[in-house]
Amino acid sequence: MLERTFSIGHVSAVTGCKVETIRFYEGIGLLPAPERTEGNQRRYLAKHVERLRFILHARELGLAVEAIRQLIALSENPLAPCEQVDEIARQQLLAVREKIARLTGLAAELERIVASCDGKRVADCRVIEVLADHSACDHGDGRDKTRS
Amino acid sequence: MLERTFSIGHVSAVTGCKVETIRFYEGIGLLPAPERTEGNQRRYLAKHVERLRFILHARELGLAVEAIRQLIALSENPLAPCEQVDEIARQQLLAVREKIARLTGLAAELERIVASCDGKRVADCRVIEVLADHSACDHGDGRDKTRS
DNA sequence: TCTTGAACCTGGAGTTACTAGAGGAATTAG
DNA sequence: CTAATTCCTCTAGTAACTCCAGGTTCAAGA
Repeated sequence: MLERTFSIGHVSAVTGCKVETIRFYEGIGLLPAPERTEGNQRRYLAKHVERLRFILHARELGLAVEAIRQLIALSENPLAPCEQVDEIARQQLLAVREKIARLTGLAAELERIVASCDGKRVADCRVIEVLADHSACDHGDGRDKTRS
Repeated sequence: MLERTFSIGHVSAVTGCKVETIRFYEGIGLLPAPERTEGNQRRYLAKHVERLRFILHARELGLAVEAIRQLIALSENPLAPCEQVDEIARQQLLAVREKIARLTGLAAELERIVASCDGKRVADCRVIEVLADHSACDHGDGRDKTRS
């Protein structure tokens, strides 16, 4: 018996992932290319939807596409050692914790900056001054790129 | 008397900002174009270094280039009302707090995921399973793009 | 069955904030 | 004066999409 198929628009609707993004994931090899109709339109199976959900969830967790690619490769080889999978998750956890620490520092500084505004005109407003004066704060080494 | 000037390499050294990035900021109009030598090399003044520090600090705080551009425009008009300046800082603070909240949720989920790994092989490892099963977690609306 | 409007196709450009490299000219230290 | 270093411009690449144009296909109603 034939399995039920879904158009790209339907997949988009049930996953919340934009049509373009679905095609994009296919293009970069995260999502396998589905069968096509005679008229060249994509027809997805349930397994594609599963895979897409996996990708979306991993992205939400902040995993890079490269990491997801590795995870997929690993998951397709059930006999491989589990360590690498765990390692990816662990590294991600570390990265997230670092981001939180950094952002917490930034929030504190922004709070100080916002609190310092009491003038009516820019000339009396301390925000710009504080921003110009790096020495007024004391976070990290400054070589950081504030990456997402 | 002539003011002291600095080569782009020197400015890079004292600010920690890459040479290419300095030129980039000039290109997008954040940093005014400095005078040039006869041989076409940039010669910066102290005010340029100040401005660059302002930009770098604001970027560290997570401000978008667009926001910095507005701040600069505002700062060059000292009679303008202060509200807009304050507003930018406030919005940034809100954004940072949101990111922290979101990342905290993600960290919790990643902790669960990492803790769930106890198998020796991928087939027994729960990480992939958990990632595939979105329903296992309960954060936000899912329509978020996990933007930086 | 035909028609129309929505959904689909491909290819390419745009986004943000840089970063890297090629190929060549200027500066500076010795 | 020469060699090493620094500088110049321009182009292209990065991540992870997003959007658009111009053209097809599909599905549902008349």
